[in-house]
Amino acid sequence: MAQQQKSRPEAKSKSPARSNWRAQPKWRRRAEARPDEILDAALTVFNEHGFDAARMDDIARRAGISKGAVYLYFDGKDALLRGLIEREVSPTAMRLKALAETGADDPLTALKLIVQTATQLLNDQNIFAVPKLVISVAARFPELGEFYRTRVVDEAIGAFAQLHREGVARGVFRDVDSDAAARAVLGPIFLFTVRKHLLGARTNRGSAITRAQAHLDILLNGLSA
Amino acid sequence: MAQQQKSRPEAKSKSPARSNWRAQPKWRRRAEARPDEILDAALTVFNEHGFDAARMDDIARRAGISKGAVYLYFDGKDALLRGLIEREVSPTAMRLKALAETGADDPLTALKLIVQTATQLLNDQNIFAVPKLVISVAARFPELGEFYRTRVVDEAIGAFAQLHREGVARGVFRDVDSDAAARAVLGPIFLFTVRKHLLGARTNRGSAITRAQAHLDILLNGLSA
DNA sequence: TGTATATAACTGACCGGTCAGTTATATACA
DNA sequence: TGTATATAACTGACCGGTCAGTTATATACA
Repeated sequence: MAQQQKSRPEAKSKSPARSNWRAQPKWRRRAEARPDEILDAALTVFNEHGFDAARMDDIARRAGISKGAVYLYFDGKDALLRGLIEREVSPTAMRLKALAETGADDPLTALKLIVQTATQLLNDQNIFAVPKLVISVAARFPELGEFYRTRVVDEAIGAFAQLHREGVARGVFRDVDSDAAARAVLGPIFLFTVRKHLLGARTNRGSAITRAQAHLDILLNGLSA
Repeated sequence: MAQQQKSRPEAKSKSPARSNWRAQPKWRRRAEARPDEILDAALTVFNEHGFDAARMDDIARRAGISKGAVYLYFDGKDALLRGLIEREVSPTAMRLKALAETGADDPLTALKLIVQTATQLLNDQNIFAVPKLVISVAARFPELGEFYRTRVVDEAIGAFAQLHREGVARGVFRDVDSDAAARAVLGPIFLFTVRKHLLGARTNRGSAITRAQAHLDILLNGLSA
């Protein structure tokens, strides 16, 4: 409402020279780049206002095009949400795959490395942006929640469970339930992240590295004296 | 739209006897009971459709009154959300307080009991209903997320941290960072709950008791062989 | 006890604003 | 000149919130 913005294509010319009128085109055809730009814009606006309150107009404007143009690339608002989640899934899957491969040789070192990395990564607001969105809409779009779970969450849990089993085979881990072990690894990190990025907790004293260290200590050696 | 419902006060009389016309009143004055009923209805509809998509009309109808009547008790849609969260907070705080008191004498037993209970409680969809709602709206209503965090999440973490410190003093727990210990207790349970109730995972094999047992084993004794 | 009066509780129709999606038209580019 | 790409004006449905009027119940009084 306040920021009318009113499409002024020539903001740079101080003098109102109408000489070089239409020096550059009003718009360009950029069919290849558009979809990604639109998804970027959608993610930003979704995270800012939530899915429902986000306006297609705002998303379009942020992507530098008109609302109508968005509909040339996506069927509608829902499709934006779906596209966003789908775009996120494969890179994450790749990352998990890479982690799993790393762990084959030395499960203990791999676990340490992964906890360190995950703790640091999830501290980053941008990386948690899509998961955050998924969490907030999952109740209303069950199939999207399920999609994300099977492709990301369960993959991650599965990868850790696999890592645990490998560690058991090599005698470095105790033989407990592998899924429970995976939850013990990921749960505390997830809880911290939700508390911070969703519930607005300021990061208390201590860096991510310190947190990871404490987590690993408890995870490996337990709480019992 | 489909369920017009059209206020028919006499649904029971088979014969269209107009003799006992207006046997019972069209509505009753129930100023004391209303607010809670409205909040119950709101929780149901919010969880079904999400906050934005929930219609005041639907909430009112589910509470058995007209939309106008809702506004006699609440300022608006936002107030329903706030009322819901506020109503949830104090019972939860009470429960946490009770747990903390229980733990003073025997921290180890208390921990076991609490993990068992929490695992079973959070398995219940109804108990997780408000937290689920909070999570899904927290991004858009930061002050509500913060309210819930300080009153519930941080209280829970604090209670466990306290329990841990007590255990350290009595020599039953190792002296690690208490907040990390609290996250190690709650994180895995939280992760499981979110995965189940938000991301639609079917409860895999094994009961809550088994899960709690595995969690406790890892938590107390660690993963290292 | 019965009846008039006051008032709290509630209804239901209505309205203004919003916004997803559509369409007529213009522009860039091959 | 043809076609893909884009714009901007437009539509239509939806819904939160309002409010004039109605109904149930409490109270006053005979």
